[in-house]
Amino acid sequence: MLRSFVTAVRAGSISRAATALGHTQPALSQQLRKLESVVGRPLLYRSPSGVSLTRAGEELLPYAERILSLSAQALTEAGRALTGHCGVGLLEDLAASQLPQALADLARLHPGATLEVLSLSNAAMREAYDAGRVHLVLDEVPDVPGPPRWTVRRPLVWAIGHGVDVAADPLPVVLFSNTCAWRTSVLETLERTDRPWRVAFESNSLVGVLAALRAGLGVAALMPANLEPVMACHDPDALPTLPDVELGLARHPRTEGDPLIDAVETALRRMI
Amino acid sequence: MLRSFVTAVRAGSISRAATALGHTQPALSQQLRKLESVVGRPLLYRSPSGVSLTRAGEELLPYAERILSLSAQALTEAGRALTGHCGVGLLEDLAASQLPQALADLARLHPGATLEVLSLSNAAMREAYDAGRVHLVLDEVPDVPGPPRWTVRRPLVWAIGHGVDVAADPLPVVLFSNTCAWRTSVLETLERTDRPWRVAFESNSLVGVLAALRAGLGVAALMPANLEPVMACHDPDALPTLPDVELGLARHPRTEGDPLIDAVETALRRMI
DNA sequence: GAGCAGACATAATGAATTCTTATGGCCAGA
DNA sequence: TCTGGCCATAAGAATTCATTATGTCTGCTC
Repeated sequence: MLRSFVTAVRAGSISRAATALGHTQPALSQQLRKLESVVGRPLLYRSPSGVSLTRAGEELLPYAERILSLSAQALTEAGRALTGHCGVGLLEDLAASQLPQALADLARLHPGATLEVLSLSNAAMREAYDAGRVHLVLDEVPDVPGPPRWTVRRPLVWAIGHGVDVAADPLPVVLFSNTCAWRTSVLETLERTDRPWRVAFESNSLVGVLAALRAGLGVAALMPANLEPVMACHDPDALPTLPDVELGLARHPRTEGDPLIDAVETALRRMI
Repeated sequence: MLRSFVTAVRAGSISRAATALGHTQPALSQQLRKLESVVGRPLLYRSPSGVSLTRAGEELLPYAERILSLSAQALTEAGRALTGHCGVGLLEDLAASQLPQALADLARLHPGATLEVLSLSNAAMREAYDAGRVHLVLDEVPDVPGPPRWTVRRPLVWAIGHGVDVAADPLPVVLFSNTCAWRTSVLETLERTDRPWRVAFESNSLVGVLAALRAGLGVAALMPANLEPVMACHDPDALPTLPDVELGLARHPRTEGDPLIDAVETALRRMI
C-alpha cells in the first residue's frame, strides 16, 4: 500500500508504477484509493498527464519512504549480526536527503559494524576510493571513481526562493560553485530556451544554496528530496524543464563478497 | 504481521495476543510462522507456558515497534497540520525508552507545533502540571498529578549486572534513590521470599543505574524497554518474580478539546 | 474539428491470501 | 491420572486482492 504510493510518486504516473511493480493499472488505482480512505484525505492530484502530490501527500511521502526502508532492513537483516567497516561516499545532494538516516538504521541493526558516510569533492573522493578508505561511492555517472555496477536516473526540479518572481528578467539563479556535473547542463538548458539569466549567488555547499533560496536570492535546480515543499514550482511552464541526472554506484573491487558491503549496497539500491 | 509479533511479545503468549487483537490463536500462529519465514530465522521460542524472544527476535522488536508507531502516526496525522504547544511529563524509565523518539516523529509531522518532553521529580512534576506548563503526565498511578484518564499495567523484570552471580548471598541490589514507587515493592518482594539482600549502589537517575549494572555492581528491577538484552535474566526461578507497575495518564483539564493534545495523548496510549 | 493516444476510474469476475473451526500433542500442577 | 493452558496443524469458509474489460477525460495531430 505504501509501496504503491511511493512508486506512483516516483514514477509520476499510476500506470508506470503499476508496470514497475509488475501489476496492472487498476490494481494500483484501487490500492491508492484505499490508502486515501485510510488517511482520510486525498494524497494525489490525478490528471491526464499523470499524478502529483497534494499537501497531505507531501507530508506522508517521507514517512512512507522511511517506513519502507526500515521494514526492508529489519526483515532482511535481523539476526545476521554483520561486522566490519564500510565507508560510503555520497554526492552532497544525496547526503542531505534521508539516505544517511536509513544507513544509520542499518548500522544500528549491526552493532558490530561501523559505517561511515562522507561527501567529498570529486578529486578527494577518488583518492579515498583508490586508497580503500571508501568502499562504495554513489555519484553522478561521469564522476564515479570506477565502473558503475548499476545506475539510476533521477529528475531535477526547480526550487523557487522565497518571494522570487519566476518571470524576472534576467532570471536570478543560485548555483553550486564547485564543479557540479549538472551545473553546466542547467545553464545549457537556460541558454537553449533563450531565457536571460544571471548568477545571483554561488555556494560550494548545499546548505549554502538552501540558505540563499530561503533568503529569496533566486531559483536553483535541486533533487526532489532536497526540495522544501514551499519552494516547489507549481507551474510547469514557468521555467524550462530540466534534464535528468544519472547516478551510478562504484564498489571497490577488493570488497567483492564482503557481506556487510553487500548489505549496504543493496540498501542503497533500494532507497535511491 | 509486525503487529502480531509485537503483540505476542508484549502479551507473552500467542493466545493472549490473539484475543487482544480480536482474532483466533491459529491465525496468529500462522502469521508469526510466516513472518519467521520472511526473516529467515525463528523469532520466538515456543513453550507450553508462552513465548519468549530469540536473539533475532530481540533485534527485530525495536524496529517493529518503530515501524508500527510511524505507520500509525503517518496514516492518521498526515495533512492535519496541527499547531500549538504540548508539554509531556514522563517517568524517567519511560523517557529513556523509544517513546520520546516516537514523539519526535509526531512533532516532525506537525511543523507548526512544539513538543516538549521532560521528566522531573514528583513534586516538580506536580508543580509544572498545576502551572499548566505540562499538559500530559504519564507516571505511576500513585504519583500522577490528577485523576488518570486511563491506565496500563506493565511488568518489571530483573536486569543482571555484568558478571554478577544471581545466587550470591546476600544479593547485591542496585536501586533508584529517589522515591520511586516500585522501590518499596521490589524490596517487599525480596523480603517476602526470605531472600537476603544488600544495597550495592543507589543512583537517582536511570543512566546511573544502568552504569552500575554494566559495572557489575548488582541486579536491578527495570521495565523491559530499558533492559539491554545481555542483561536479561533467562532463568525464571533464579529471582522472585516482580509485581507489575501500573501507569496512568493525567491530562490538564484546561486542554480539553485541544486537537494537538488529543493527538499526543492517543500517540502515548498507542505506544505504551 | 475529428480522431488518436495516453492516463485514470469503475465494475465484475477469478485467484490468493487470510481467518476460523476442529483437532492433536505437550507440559505443569492438582 | 486427570485437567487446564499453550502451541501446531489441517481443511473449509470468507475476505481481500488482482485482472480483464470498459468508460471518461484531456491534449495532440492532421
